[in-house]
Amino acid sequence: MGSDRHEEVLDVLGAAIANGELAPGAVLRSDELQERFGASRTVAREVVRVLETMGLTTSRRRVGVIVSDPAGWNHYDPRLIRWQLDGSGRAVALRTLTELRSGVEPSAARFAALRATPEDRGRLRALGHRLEETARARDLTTFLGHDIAFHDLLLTASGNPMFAQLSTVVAEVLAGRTSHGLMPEEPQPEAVALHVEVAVAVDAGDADRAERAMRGIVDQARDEIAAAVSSNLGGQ
Amino acid sequence: MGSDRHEEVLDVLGAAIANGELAPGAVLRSDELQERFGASRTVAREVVRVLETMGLTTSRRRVGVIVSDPAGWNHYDPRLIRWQLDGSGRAVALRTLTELRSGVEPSAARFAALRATPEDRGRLRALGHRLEETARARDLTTFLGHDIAFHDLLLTASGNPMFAQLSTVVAEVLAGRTSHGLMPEEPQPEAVALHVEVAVAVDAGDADRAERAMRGIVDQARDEIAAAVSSNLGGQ
DNA sequence: TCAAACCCAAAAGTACTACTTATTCAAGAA
DNA sequence: TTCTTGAATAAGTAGTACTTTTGGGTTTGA
Repeated sequence: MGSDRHEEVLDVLGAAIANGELAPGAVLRSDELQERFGASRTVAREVVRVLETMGLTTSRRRVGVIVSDPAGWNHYDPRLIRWQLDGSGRAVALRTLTELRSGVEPSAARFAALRATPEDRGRLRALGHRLEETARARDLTTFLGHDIAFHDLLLTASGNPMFAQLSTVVAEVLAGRTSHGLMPEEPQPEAVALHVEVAVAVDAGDADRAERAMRGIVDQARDEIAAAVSSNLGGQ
Repeated sequence: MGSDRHEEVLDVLGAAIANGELAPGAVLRSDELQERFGASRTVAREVVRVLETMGLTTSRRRVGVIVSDPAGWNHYDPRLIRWQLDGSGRAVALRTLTELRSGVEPSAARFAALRATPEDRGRLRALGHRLEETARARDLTTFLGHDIAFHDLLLTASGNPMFAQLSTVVAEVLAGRTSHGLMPEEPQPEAVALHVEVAVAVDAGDADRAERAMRGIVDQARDEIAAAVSSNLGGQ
């Protein structure tokens, strides 16, 4: 997509809104934006259009571009998620996403057990095995890689596009919690065992067991992050 | 937002893509769009920009606007959801959304139990009561209204914006399954009782119980729609 | 003959100007 | 005071001109 003024301006402005630097109710004028970013009217207009479709702003004639209340934002937009994750609200965003994970992934495991292709079932078991190995070897970085691949595959294999779309989010959360150290990460034996359990259950087509095992994983993660957030208020 | 050429063109084009009338890989040219919709360059360009941010298309110089693979779409965009719900893929979309519900709502109930304001707890119990009454009176339409309000309130009270955003989706599913008759809807006594159970548990701050009760509700809904879809393939 | 460099045309991207429409705010009349 | 009217304003729409990228065909050289 090359050197894109559009993307550039969108990133700056979107991030400013996503992180509350431009509070809800704040009013911008498109010509003011042109000047501020040295962009043409075309670019400014299209950026505003995009922000509008993301629910971040509304435009009203004779008034200007108004920053919307967070309640109206499209919180699943990958861009918005990234802005929040890269900004001051990182800790809160991670908690929000982790909570979503805790709801979605057990269901995804269930449907994966019911609908995964034979290849996916095999791959999942293989990844489970890899996780065991790398955990034993205390190789944290490759463990993380396999962990991400595991959850990604599972969400995709669920056959539900709305689950599948969350794979990038889950990857972000998994990577974020280790890199950011928000959650002291040392592959815990029980967690690894549960991953294997999920893989085996999915392979066997045992939906209930897959769901239950996955719930074990995400509940643990959920409780850990809750503890981390409450002890380390606000994060950052 | 008034009479909006933009919105108009976006709706037609977006719906066409969402329902597969324009298959992935199909190439459009922006000047061709201008002509086809009798819109100005400005409008055509901004529509394409929006479709691009929704992940429905990508634009490449010297090639044109390419319809993306569904895997890259932002499936949580309210617009896309509506297009799918209003189009030929309605049955599939309802199933997809119901599955999402089945994952999210139990978690939402849990967090509502932990974080709801006193007012919300009270309101939830009141709605539970109303559900009992209208179910007894076999007043299906007001029952549906209260049902929607119940789930909406619960998702909002969870304090997680990503859960809260799904309230419109849930409303759509609840309304859709009765209106569309995809799921023979007669308020079932167990379901009503479970709603009350959720309300009581949330009120009492009993997260586990709230989650469990809500799981009972959505699992039932999930199984029913699965049965309906498998017996009535494709829906339509 | 084949491949790598090169050039051209096509289509999106960017910029700018002119005009239209809706809406707020205020002045003035009932 | 309240309603009507009108002017000012800012977004919406339209259209033209120019820039940049890039896919594909063509030439050139080994």
